[in-house]
Amino acid sequence: MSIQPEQRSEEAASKARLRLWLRFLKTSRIIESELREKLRQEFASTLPRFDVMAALSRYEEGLKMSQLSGVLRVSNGNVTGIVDRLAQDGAVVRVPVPGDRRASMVRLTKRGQEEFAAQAAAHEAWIDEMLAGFSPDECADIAARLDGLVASLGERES
Amino acid sequence: MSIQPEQRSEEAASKARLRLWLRFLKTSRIIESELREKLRQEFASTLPRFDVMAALSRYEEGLKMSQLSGVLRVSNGNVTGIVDRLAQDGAVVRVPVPGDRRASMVRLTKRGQEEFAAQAAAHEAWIDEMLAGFSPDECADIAARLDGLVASLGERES
DNA sequence: CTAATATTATTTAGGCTTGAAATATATTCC
DNA sequence: GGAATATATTTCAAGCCTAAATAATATTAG
Repeated sequence: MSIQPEQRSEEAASKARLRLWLRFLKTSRIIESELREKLRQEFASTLPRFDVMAALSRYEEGLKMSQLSGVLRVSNGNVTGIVDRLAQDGAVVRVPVPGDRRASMVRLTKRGQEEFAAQAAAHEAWIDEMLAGFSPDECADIAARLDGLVASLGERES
Repeated sequence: MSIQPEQRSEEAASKARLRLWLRFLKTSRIIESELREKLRQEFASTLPRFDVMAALSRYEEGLKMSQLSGVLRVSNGNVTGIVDRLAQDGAVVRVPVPGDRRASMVRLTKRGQEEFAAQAAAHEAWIDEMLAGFSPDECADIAARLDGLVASLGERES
């Protein structure tokens, strides 16, 4: 019934990784819910809307729906709804793609750009305050390790 | 129009923290979506259901709805729906609390315990595989820093 | 050219999530 | 005791999210 030392350490490693993941998730939820609440209170907006606008803000010419869902790692149908609402509010427009009548480019309007600029500045300040306990070096260190993790997770897709 | 060195470094610190948060979020989404997919494919279940069962599994005597939503950091109304569905599937029961007819304890059934045990073992293995690039020491190190962050975020609520 | 296949986006059904309002029960203060 | 207040939970409307089905258009193979 006894186990070998190697099995024991494998088991400890597994538990340590699980513990890390649970802390990770907890941290992420706390920060996300704080951001959600501030976006709601100060801008009457939501995190998904902010995420879509942030993605679009990096592409002057806009993004196709499929590119948008790819960048954000959410489903196609999801993006449709969020973009619909942003378009209703005049923050984005769908521009036809010449030569492909299936697709359209989604682009921030001038108004959308302005709204996003204000939200992005506030967002950065909120994060800065919440992560104040981390020095820039510490941030860079952890970020680099997460990059490594993301890369290794990406490779596993085969 | 020029800025002082201190302002410049403040700005750099803010950007470093923002970068960390973005990596953090990306990592979290990748892992979560992988877990979601595996839970669906291998157990025909979902992450929210798993989370509720995980919380309940730590309390033999069960938890009140409000405790459950507190532990999981989600809204009250949310938990109602998830518990409703788990109860329909026979994984949990609502037990009246003697002396307080408003409240009830939610508790895993025997069947719920068995289901959860199988899912938890698989879950730990998935995490172990995804975080294989992190050594136990590295995990403990990062987990400790996240604990510090969570603590500092908790204090800010005043 | 035409048929088969692939791509792009939307729709649909079902579940998750929130904040606010509603309901029921407890507690506290006179 | 009875009124005001607080607590526990559910309900509701709106939006988020997914996977699967559908529709429209493009591309490729024969």
